[in-house]
Amino acid sequence: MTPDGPEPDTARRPASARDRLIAAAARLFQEQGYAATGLNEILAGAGAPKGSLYHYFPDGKAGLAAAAIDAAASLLETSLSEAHRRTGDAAGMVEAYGEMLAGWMEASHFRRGCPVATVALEVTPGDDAAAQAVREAFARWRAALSQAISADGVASQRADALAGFTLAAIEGALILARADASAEPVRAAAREAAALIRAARPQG
Amino acid sequence: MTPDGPEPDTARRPASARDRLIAAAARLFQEQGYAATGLNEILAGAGAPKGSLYHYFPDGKAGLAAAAIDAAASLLETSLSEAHRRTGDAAGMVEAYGEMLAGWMEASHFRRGCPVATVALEVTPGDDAAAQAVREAFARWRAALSQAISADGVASQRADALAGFTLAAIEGALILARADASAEPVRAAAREAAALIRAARPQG
DNA sequence: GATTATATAGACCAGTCGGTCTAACCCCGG
DNA sequence: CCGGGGTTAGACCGACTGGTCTATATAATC
Repeated sequence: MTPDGPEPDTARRPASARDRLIAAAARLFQEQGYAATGLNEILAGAGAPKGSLYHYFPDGKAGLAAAAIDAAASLLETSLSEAHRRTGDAAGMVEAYGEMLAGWMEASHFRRGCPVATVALEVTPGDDAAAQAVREAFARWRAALSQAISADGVASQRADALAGFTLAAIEGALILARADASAEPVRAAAREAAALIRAARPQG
Repeated sequence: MTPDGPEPDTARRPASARDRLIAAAARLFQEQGYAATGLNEILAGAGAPKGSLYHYFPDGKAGLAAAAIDAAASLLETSLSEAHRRTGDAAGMVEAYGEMLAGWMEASHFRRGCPVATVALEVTPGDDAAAQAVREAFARWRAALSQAISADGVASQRADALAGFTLAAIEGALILARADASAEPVRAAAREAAALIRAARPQG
């Protein structure tokens, strides 16, 4: 199998064709969605030929999408746990996370949203690898939020409900932000969700 | 127009080709998104030829999408105000609205989400008619929520913030519901948002 | 009935789609 | 020097894309 060695050390040149394909696919899906992104466009973005795509992803576009979603989920999970470590509690984590997402959106001039959401809306639920990856991504995200909230002393059932609600609010806010070309909905959603989480803590 | 219209698809009502095109487009966008839906598919669903499409919508797919979004926005706006009239306050309206959306999702076996969100994520923000329609749809929706909340005595600034947050939560919940093939996120989001609105009212 | 807008009908177009396939490359142990 | 994986390279395919065009049918007006 391919060496996982090189790590994410340098982005400029030596990433494997596989990694470049995943990165290009994720970026393009964020910008224009799944169906609107052609294979040739991904290939051009990655600087790879078609042969490589079907070598690494025998299932074609759906398989590549699944890998891209998985990578995005991992990245966001990491960001979430970093934010948690930095701020110490779940509410602060959500605020920091929202601020980070808002910054990302601004930096891309509101062209890039959530790569998971686009695929989620364009794939028939349940059938292929991409749909499965979407489900897993949301589940991982929700679990990370839920854990952090219950670590603050909130009962696990309530923590999970708050996690789902927070996730929904942020995902929805990313859509509104893209449509309005404004990061305000994301910041507002994170702020409101954080307040709700704070209010749910035992000692208030 | 046509009195008895023995048309294949919609025999019951003599909807014009224009209306049938809008309805078919909205339905297909809900199910598979904007880019994945071909013109021929829409035409077949509407039982109309290409000539009619470009007669009613000279701007082609984007123009049709704008009309479909507009129609969806009107429908949802109407549903919202009906729910408001039925329940009497903003929180009840949001709950009833969530229940309605949850029912719609279940009835479609979670294949149909929000037709506005799909287009919102697949269109480059700001350029064409469809993007404009998306912005307007969200704005109308938010305004309706905001008005209802402030009618309960909430300060207008806070009411607008709550409206935006509620909108984001519901939109996001629709995505999660589609991915997980469960209406629970929608019901939960409506419940949480309603509680938040109740808590914001002056006399509690 | 004649004339004019409105609307239907679908053949046709150049371009692109996702996907398959063969040829060759690169770099390894021998 | 040789094979021979793993990988790159891109020509090629049939299906389909959104869009244009001309011809015709229907409705309304004179």
